[in-house]
Amino acid sequence: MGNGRPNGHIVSCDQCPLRALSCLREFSPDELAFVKTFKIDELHVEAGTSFLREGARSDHLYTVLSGWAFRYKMLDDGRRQILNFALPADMVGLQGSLMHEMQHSVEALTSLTLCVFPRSRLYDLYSRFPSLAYDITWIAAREEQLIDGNLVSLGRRSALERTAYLLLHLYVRAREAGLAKDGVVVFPFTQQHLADALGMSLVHTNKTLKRLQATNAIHWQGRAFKLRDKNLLATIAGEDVPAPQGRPFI
Amino acid sequence: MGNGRPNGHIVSCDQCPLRALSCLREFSPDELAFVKTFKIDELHVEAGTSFLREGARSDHLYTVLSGWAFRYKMLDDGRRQILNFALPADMVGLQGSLMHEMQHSVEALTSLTLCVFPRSRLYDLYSRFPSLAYDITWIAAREEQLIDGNLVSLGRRSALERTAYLLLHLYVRAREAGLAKDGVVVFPFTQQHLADALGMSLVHTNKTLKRLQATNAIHWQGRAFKLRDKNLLATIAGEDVPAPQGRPFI
DNA sequence: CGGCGTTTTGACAGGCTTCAAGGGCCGTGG
DNA sequence: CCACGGCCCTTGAAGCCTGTCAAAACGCCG
Repeated sequence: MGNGRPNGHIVSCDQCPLRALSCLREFSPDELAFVKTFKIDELHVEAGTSFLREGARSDHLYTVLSGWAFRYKMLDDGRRQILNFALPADMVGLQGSLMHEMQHSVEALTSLTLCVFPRSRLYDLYSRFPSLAYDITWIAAREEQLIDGNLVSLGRRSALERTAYLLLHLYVRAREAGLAKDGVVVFPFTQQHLADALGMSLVHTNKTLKRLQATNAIHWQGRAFKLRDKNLLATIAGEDVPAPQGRPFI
Repeated sequence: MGNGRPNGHIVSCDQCPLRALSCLREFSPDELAFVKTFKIDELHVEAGTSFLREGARSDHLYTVLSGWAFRYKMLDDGRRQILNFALPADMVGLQGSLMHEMQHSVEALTSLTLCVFPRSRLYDLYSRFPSLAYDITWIAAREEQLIDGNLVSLGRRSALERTAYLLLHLYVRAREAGLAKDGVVVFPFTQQHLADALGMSLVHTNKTLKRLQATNAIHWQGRAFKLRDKNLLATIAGEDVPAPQGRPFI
C-alpha cells in the first residue's frame, strides 16, 4: 500500500487547487508555511482499495485532494454499513490519529489522491497553531453533524425519504467541492454503495430510486446525477434545503 | 432557562468528584488552574427539559457533572431520533460552540448538573493550552466513534442485535462513569427513549426486550439493569466486548 | 462474441409498525 | 379510604414495508 512518490512531484500547498473553493477559509502566510511542511507526501490509491482499516493503527492522517472515498464498518458476516462519504477537502483518518486504533475502514471509491500528514507532528500543530487546531476540531464537529443526519435517516425516515435525504446532501456537498457542472454531478458509486449507506437492501434501493425518479425531483442516468427540483427533493426528504457552511481547510 | 446560582456555591474543579474516575487523565497544575477559571458557572436542569435546542445559538458549552442527558433530533411530524446519551464527564454543546447554530437538541433525562464554560473563551483555551485543545478534539472524535457504532446498528443490525448492542454499550459507559453498583446500573430512561434511540417502535422495542431477557443475558426490572452475561450479550450484538479507553477530561 | 458487473423486475416471506386495549403503579383529590 | 387520571409496560392482531430469492436485461470490455 502507498506508492508515495518521492517528494517533489507533489502539489505544493500554496498552489493547492482546493484553496480556490469558496467554502474554505483563507490561510495566513504563517499557517500556509506550516502546512507546507506538515504535508509530507501524497498518496495515490486506486478505486476499490481500503487504505485505512478498522483495527489498525495509522501513523498518518489525510485530506482528500481529488476523488471520492467512503468510511465504512463491516460486521462479521459480511454486512457492510457505509458511514459517510469523503469528498475533496475532507479529512480522513483523524480518529486513527487520536485514538489507539481505527474503528472504521476507508475505501477509495474512485482513483484517489490524498495529502499525507504525520500523526507525530499533530501535537506540534496544536502547540504552534491554535487556529489550525481549532479548524481541526471544527472539522471533527462537522463530520459528527453529518453522521447525526444520517442517523436520523436510518432510524426514522422511510426508504423514500431516506434516499431523498442522502442524494440531496451528497449533491450539495459535491457542489461545494466544485464537482458540479451544469447542475450535474457524476456520482461514482453503484446502487450497492447507496444501499449500504442507506441501510437498505440492493433490490429495495433500486425500486426506491425508481419511485424517486418518477417524482421528477431527480434524474439519474448511468453515473450522471441531475437535481431537477431541489425543493421537491427536500420536501420528500422532510427537510429544508441544507445551507452551505463556510469551513476551514486542513 | 438556567437557574445558575451565584458563583461560590459551585464545585471547584480541583475537588471535582469526576476527577477520581480512572478513565480520566490527570491535569497538570497549570491546566487545572486554567480550567477553574474557564468554568464560570453550574447549571441545574430538571428532568424532561431541553436546555439546548436545534436551530439556536449557544454561548456556552457544558460538561455533565451529574445525571443523564440525551442528544436528539426531531422531524416535523414529531418523529424523534435519539442520537446518543450523555453521562457524567461527557461534553455537550461543542457543536453549537463551533458552528453557527445547534443542529440537534439536548434534553435532561434525569435531574442534571452541568459545568458551564463560555464559548467566548474557547479560543483562548486553544491558544494557551494545546493539551486541552487536543483533549477536546479527542472528545469530539470519540463522540463520532460512538455514533458510528449506532449508525451500523440502525443500518445493518436486526432489532435483537441492535438492542443488545445499545444496552451493552450503555452499561459499559455507565460503569466507566462510576454509575454501577454490584453490577447493577440504574437506567433512567423509559422504553420509549430506548425505542427512539434504536429507531424502532415502542411496541417492538418492548417485545424485543422480552426476547433478550429470555436469553438470560440481561435482567431489567423497573429501572435497575443487570448485565448477567456480558459475553453472551456481546455475541448477540455481533461484537466483541468494547474495551474501555482512557480519555481526557474537559 | 462471451463474460462479468450492474441494473431491473417479479414473487414471496417475514420483520416491524400500527392499531387497540388491558394491566400495574403512583400521586392527587374527593 | 377509595376513586380517578396519568404514565408506563405489556400483549394480541392485522397489514405494510422491506428483505430475500430468482432470473433476466443491459452495458462494457477483452
